[in-house]
Amino acid sequence: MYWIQCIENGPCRVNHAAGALDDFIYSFGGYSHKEDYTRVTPIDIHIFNIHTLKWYLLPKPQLNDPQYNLTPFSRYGHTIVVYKRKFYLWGGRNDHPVACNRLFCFDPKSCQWSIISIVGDFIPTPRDGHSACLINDKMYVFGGFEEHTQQFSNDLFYFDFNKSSWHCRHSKIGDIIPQQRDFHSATSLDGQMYVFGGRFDHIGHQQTAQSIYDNNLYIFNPEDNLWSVVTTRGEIPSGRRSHSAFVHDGKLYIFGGYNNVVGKHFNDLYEFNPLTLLWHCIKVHGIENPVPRRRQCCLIIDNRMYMFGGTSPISASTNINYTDEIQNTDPVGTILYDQSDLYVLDFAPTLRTLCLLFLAKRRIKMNILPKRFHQEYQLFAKSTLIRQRLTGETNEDFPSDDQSEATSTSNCRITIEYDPRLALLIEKELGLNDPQTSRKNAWGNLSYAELIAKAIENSQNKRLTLSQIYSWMIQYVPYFRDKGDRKSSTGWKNSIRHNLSLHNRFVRIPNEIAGKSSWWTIDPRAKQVRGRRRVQSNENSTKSERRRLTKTISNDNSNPTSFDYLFSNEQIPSSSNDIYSSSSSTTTLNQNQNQRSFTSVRDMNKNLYNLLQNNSQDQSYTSTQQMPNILHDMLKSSPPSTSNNNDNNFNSGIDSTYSSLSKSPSVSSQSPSPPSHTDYEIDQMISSKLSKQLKTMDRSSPLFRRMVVAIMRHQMNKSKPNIERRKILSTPPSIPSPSRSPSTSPSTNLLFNQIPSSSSSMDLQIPNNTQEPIPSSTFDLDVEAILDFERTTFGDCSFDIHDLPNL
DNA sequence: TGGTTTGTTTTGCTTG
DNA sequence: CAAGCAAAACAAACCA
Repeated sequence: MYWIQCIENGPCRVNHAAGALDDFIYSFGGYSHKEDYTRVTPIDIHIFNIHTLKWYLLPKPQLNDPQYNLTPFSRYGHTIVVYKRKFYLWGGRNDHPVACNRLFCFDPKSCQWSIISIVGDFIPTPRDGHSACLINDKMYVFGGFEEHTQQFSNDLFYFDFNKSSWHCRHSKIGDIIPQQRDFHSATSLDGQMYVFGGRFDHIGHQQTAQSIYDNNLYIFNPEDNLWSVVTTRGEIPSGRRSHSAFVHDGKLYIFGGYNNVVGKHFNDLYEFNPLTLLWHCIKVHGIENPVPRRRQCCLIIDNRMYMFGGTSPISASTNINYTDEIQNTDPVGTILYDQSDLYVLDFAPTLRTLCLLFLAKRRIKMNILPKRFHQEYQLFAKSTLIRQRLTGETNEDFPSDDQSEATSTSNCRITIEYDPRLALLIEKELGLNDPQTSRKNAWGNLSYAELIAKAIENSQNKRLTLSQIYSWMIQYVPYFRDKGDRKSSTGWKNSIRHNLSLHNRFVRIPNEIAGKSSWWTIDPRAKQVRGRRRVQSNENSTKSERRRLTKTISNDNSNPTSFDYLFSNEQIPSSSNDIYSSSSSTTTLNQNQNQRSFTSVRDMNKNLYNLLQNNSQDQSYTSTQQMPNILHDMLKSSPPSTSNNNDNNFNSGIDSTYSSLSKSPSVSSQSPSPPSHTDYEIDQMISSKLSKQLKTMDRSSPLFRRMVVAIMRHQMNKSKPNIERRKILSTPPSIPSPSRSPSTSPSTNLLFNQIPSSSSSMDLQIPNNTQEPIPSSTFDLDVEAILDFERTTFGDCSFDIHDLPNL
């Protein structure tokens, strides 16, 4: 389990409530010490896009808006339950109108609030600090602090969504009802409600200064309407309140919280297995742990948990200058500061994620990666580095782009000036919410002309000046966001101007103010900017899909080797069963992705199968026997240890692997001759060895780390000359490619030489049996060039990973 | 006056 | 072959 990302400068929220839907996190309300809670204002909704890692603040309805009276007032200590793609908010309080017991519904599709009309007379009394969870069309509400009696509660209610009515659970004789409490957690797991923690008083329902915390785990089973206490074993977490609880893969987790008897905030993570009844304290790897805190929110989306907000004691992080933030003081006297960060916890990091994490932690420049990897890496590295910057580490490799963040919209900072709904829409149209599908352009699936049209159409007067169009691009298209400076903007700005001039749909109207630049408008009579000519990645036309996939493969600098699998977002199989089920387990991927994943998984399976059957394919590699042997030795080398010898062996293993290849007569860049090994074959060899090991390996073991480095290194070498390769591909082999592009540096061209290839085409078939032959081109690795490149890029002492904790 | 911005046009290249 | 990206040449207007 890894903390993989930390995104700063999100909404500063404490005691808020949130829900996850699709690829977004919706955060409702909460407080921050900087804000005034005595006035009645509509509740705020912050939306986080898990792909772009950006927060948005939805505009609040104005007083004259009919929505105004349907929107809950801003509050804290409330709960959110997601039911049938809508959010249901109940309870919570504010300083002035105090607690509330209306049930509100927020529809994310229309961004509209409504108030649920209740059938029947019974409605639970207003409260905050309660819990709510969804079990079978019913929202169960337990405990909390009752407003009108000023007492803790242990009432259990449920709201039946089908009947739209509230019901009270009546106690039975011999009930083991948990004591009255607030700020506990209640989590739905296997149709039952698991209640943990919270604060109660030694008197019971009354609130005195003597809080009591227990660490019992209570279960309520709606089937037989019974409470029970679980006898748990293992590393049982200490009692706490205002923690977060969530479920992943059939297990219950709790994170953080606070115990004021011992005066401690937590940042630990516990796992409870309902089958074994064991608690287990999880050691999380990756970036630095979040600081201890309480009243945060934790949400699960797929294999990741998103934790954000909350409040922390000032002592938790002494390095940071929080003078601005210190305003909030606990009754006990602890000085608190409110958090605006968001952490991502990956339950099952893919090799790709681990590679990214490794690179980011080392702050290695990765502009050698193909464009789409590079963008992903940039985003990843940025979020990983922020925490390092805060803790005082310097970062020379990643030049600070603070200036651009300050002047334009930063990656994480919320900008109120622009329309977040439009931003979401544009990002959706660009296809950014689905990072796995290939994009038409670096910025997404819209052309320049389409983007310009969108900019103009969405402007107030349907007209914009050139500089306004530039600004619009920077604001709404994430790709251009950090390309606003003079140097990096020349290209795309030139293209914007080119498009404006070229298409007669764009009409220039002189500005009424002399001296100002013209208005650009859209001529409605002119032909629409045509839709995309290239097949969109989501289209399911089989023929065009095949064509696209074929192209992607031949273009995307590789054959579908197992390394694609390793660098894809598939989970690393942890057992042979997993391998066969992993392709179907990724439910959120679209069909296209599944197909692609399947291709890779199938490759992996084939390798594993061969290895496990001892039906080694190494036979075909007899001409370079050194290589499998070296790899074998390398992988056999015992893990450990603090000595660097193993590392050296490891590195030299890889190096000599390449060196041994370099002895092949085929590597001369001057006169390419048929090579003894193709890139594809090398992949096959290495990956088959690695995959076998990876299958059984502890991800935290040093050897595993080394393998990550090996794969990463290989991947980098493999993927470097993406663009150049494309150019070579399109050029007839016999004709030397005349390129006027100055960016085609000869040194990168050296890395790959085209060879006539029919050798490895048998593995390139795509499932669902395509009829069209897939053009197969493989490339021979110029090993000397790679080694040289590696030396100049990383220096001689590259990849000493022992100084890296936790990876 | 010299640098910058805006606007037009042409060319090369890739892709469907 | 057309659409579209990237790059570039060039000119007029603008601006410090």
